[in-house]
Amino acid sequence: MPKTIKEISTEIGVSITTVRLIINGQAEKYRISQKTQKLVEDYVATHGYVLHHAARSLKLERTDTVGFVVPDLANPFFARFMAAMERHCRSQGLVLLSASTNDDPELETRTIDNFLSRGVDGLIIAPCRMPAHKQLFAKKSKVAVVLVDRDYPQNRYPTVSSDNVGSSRALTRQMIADVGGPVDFFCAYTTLPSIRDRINGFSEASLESGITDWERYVHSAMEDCATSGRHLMRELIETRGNRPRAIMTSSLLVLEGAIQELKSVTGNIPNDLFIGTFDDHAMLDFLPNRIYSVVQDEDRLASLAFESVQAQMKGAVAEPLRMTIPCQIVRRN
Amino acid sequence: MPKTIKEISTEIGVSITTVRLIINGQAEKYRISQKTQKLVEDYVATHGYVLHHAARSLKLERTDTVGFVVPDLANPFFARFMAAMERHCRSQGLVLLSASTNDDPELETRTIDNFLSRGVDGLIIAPCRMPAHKQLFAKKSKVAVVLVDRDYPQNRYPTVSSDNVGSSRALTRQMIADVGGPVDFFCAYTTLPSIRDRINGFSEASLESGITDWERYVHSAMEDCATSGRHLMRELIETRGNRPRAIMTSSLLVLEGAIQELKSVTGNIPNDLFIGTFDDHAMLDFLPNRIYSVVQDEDRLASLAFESVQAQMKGAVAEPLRMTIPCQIVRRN
DNA sequence: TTGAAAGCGCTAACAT
DNA sequence: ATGTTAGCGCTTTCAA
Repeated sequence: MPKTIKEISTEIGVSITTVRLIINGQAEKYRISQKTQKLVEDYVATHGYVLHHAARSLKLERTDTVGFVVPDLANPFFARFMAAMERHCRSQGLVLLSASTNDDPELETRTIDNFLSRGVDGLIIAPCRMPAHKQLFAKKSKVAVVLVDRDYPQNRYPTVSSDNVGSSRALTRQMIADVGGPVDFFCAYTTLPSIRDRINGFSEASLESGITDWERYVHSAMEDCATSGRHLMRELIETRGNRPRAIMTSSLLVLEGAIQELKSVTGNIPNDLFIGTFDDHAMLDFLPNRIYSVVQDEDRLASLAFESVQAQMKGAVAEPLRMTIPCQIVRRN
Repeated sequence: MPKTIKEISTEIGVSITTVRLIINGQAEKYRISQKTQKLVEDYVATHGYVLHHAARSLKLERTDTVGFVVPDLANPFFARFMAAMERHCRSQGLVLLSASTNDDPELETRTIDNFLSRGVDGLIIAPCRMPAHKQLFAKKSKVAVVLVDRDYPQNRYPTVSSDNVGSSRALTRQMIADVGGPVDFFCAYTTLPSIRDRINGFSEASLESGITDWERYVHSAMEDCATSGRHLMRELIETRGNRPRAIMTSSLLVLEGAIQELKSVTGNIPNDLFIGTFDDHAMLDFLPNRIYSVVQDEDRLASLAFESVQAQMKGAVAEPLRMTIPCQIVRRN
């Protein structure tokens, strides 16, 4: 059972202020006598003391917490992002509250409200739709807000995301060069800003190579899952009558599905299939194919996002700044 | 700027209690007149109201938060576990605070202290060593504690973990049956209870088949990473002079490393290599090999862990109960 | 039906 | 160098 400052002060016959000053390490600053210092320190050493954060928060109107709101915490990208954020928070004495929204705008709103009610000082959000500013401005005077991963056009918050257009352009170029012709792009969840950007990059690189009918090579599905990948591959094979020479996928999940379908149709994974995919995983090594993968830099994304919230928490005004982080393209085989 | 109950009460000329009762939905119960109800409701509808959690916590000595402390939040197993925990918490109006300990006992202690100081009602911990009971008992009268994934012998907390012995035994049996002989087991981080259990299962199944020198087939490393897998594979090949016919790995990371090494030594991944591994991933489909993988049931692990903290939060005494969740073994090719 | 008051543990401003 | 006090927003108890 932790003692309170007041209890300590009465039990050793010293004022509350004195105890507090010593516990908070401001003894020198206020020239507390060595005697009193020792008294308090010894008491704490034997009986212990734990700061009561709720009480402090009530007084300070500050909780030293940051909320992290993303569609799915189990998604490897967000999980890595979150782990990096947590490191930053920890180094500054902040703790991270996290929640999944399951890509449900309703739930997202409730989650943000809940975090606001808990007085988070900062909020990192990967929003599942164009963010509602009213919600944030209305409720609390000053919460630091940063948007990540999903850069909805015209949103008014600082936003940190990967360079989806650029990396998609580079990836597409590479593949077209290797294949010597157009590449099929399987992409899911086309309403997402990141996916739209990737399609833009794809079209730019395709046009560069004189592929004016690039739209014919974009195959899109509504959900980012392996099933989407399977469906897209099946449809493509049925329409064309043969398997593609080169595919590019907007996520590893889609790639998994596409490969599974190919394996079940043709009996094996043709090792002359050229592959390109967003996101990377060590197990891509398991394929003998030529394969390019786009590596997002979660550490850097998290660093920038954290810097921005921290600056806002220290009083800086939040500019609707776009921060775009380059991606690395890894080649295998 | 959110109004407080007090502000609302003075602004519409009603007492604090009345406002609170209405806001908390207890109007009927205390027969607040329709008139007053409407008054307050209208006010809230236009001006809004957000509960101040810190204030409530201070009074109630309860924060409606649960701490989640694991070695690495980015680890897919813990990430899935966490996502499941968060769902449970959300459904009960609790929020999850999460932190990585990086397998550092020092940091683990600090993290737990921090969470305790923030008054978490519950604590889910995947401890990186035999848990220190003093810490928890001393600091706060009643925190609900549940240990997960790592079942240190003689710990006194309720513990939820996968059936590592059983699944390892089953996996080893299967492989021995398929291969018709002993299997090499690459395992990292042998000080971990889960790994020790897996080795136990391995030895049991080996002995069943008359492999009395099973220890010769256990190759262990200190760290759970791809590098460990590479080293173990290299050593094995150098010692034996040829590659193993069948390997079993204690994690996907180790498997990745082992395969990478094989690929770089022999030039390709021999497709007659029998593989068994703990943990599962869709990309295992990319290998043409016969491969067994052990699927841990994060949802069920999280459910049981959550039930236990919740019961404790409601006053139940924490029995040092062991809960062991069976794993599924998936076969490919 | 509604109101008043005390107090949770902390901090900051103001005394000494 | 140390003490006193008010108050953060909420809940609970008691009163009217």
